[in-house]
Amino acid sequence: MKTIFERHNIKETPARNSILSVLKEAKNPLNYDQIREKMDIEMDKATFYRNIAKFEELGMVHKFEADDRKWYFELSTSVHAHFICDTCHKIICVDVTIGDVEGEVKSIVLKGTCKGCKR
Amino acid sequence: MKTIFERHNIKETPARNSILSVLKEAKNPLNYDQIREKMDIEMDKATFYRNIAKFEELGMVHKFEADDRKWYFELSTSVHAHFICDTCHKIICVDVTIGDVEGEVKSIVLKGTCKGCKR
DNA sequence: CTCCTTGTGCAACTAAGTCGCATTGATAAA
DNA sequence: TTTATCAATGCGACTTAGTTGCACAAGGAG
Repeated sequence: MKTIFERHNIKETPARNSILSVLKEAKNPLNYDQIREKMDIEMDKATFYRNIAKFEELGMVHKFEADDRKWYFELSTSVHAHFICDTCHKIICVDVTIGDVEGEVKSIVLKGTCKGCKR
Repeated sequence: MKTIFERHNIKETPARNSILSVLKEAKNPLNYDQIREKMDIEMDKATFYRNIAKFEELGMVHKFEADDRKWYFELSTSVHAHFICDTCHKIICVDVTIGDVEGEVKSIVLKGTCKGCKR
């Protein structure tokens, strides 16, 4: 059984292990600060961003911008939507079905007021 | 017949007229640079952003982030989706129907590869 | 061991957007 | 008409997430 690193032909390093293990445990997409807080080791932000860029390039990680000028990262899975609440700013993964669209959809971001804040 | 400015209780100024008239003619959401190019007058970016913030606050304009760390603006209309192409970076307004979502959706952003780039 | 590639840390940089402040301009009161 | 008031504008400094250049470290190949 090849490791995820072997499968993608990149070296296994503590930094990469740490980033990936945080993403593996995450229920929702996380930004740099959130990931850093959860990581067991410290690393320079350049190291973080370079590794996440590599992961993305290899298709291991998917990123998108919320409405706070920050990138949010998650492990690549099947295409699903993210609901970003205007009020509490939480990001929630949701399943939606989308009607006909011209092109191949890879990411879906919905914004609005979540159930909890709406009430 | 009240002007749009009277209706929202704000002063009509050349800057505001210029911004709004660009947005009125736009087929798709535009960012600051795109709007500036199309405006008939010049104004400081602070003026632009403050006015657009006011428009947004009054519900006249809707803004969202694409994946390029820029805000895109359009006149508020019914909720519809924006498709952002990974390849050509064009932003296209599309009608979609989305299934059940927990909360009130105000904005929908789809990313992927558009029909033109996909082929 | 030496070469060479790849990963990391540090510090400087980038750029969209924001903010403080002085000035302008229009409206309202005197 | 003059004066007071308040919003709109311009300018320049600032903020901040993310990026880049460069020197150094690590680690495998020959």
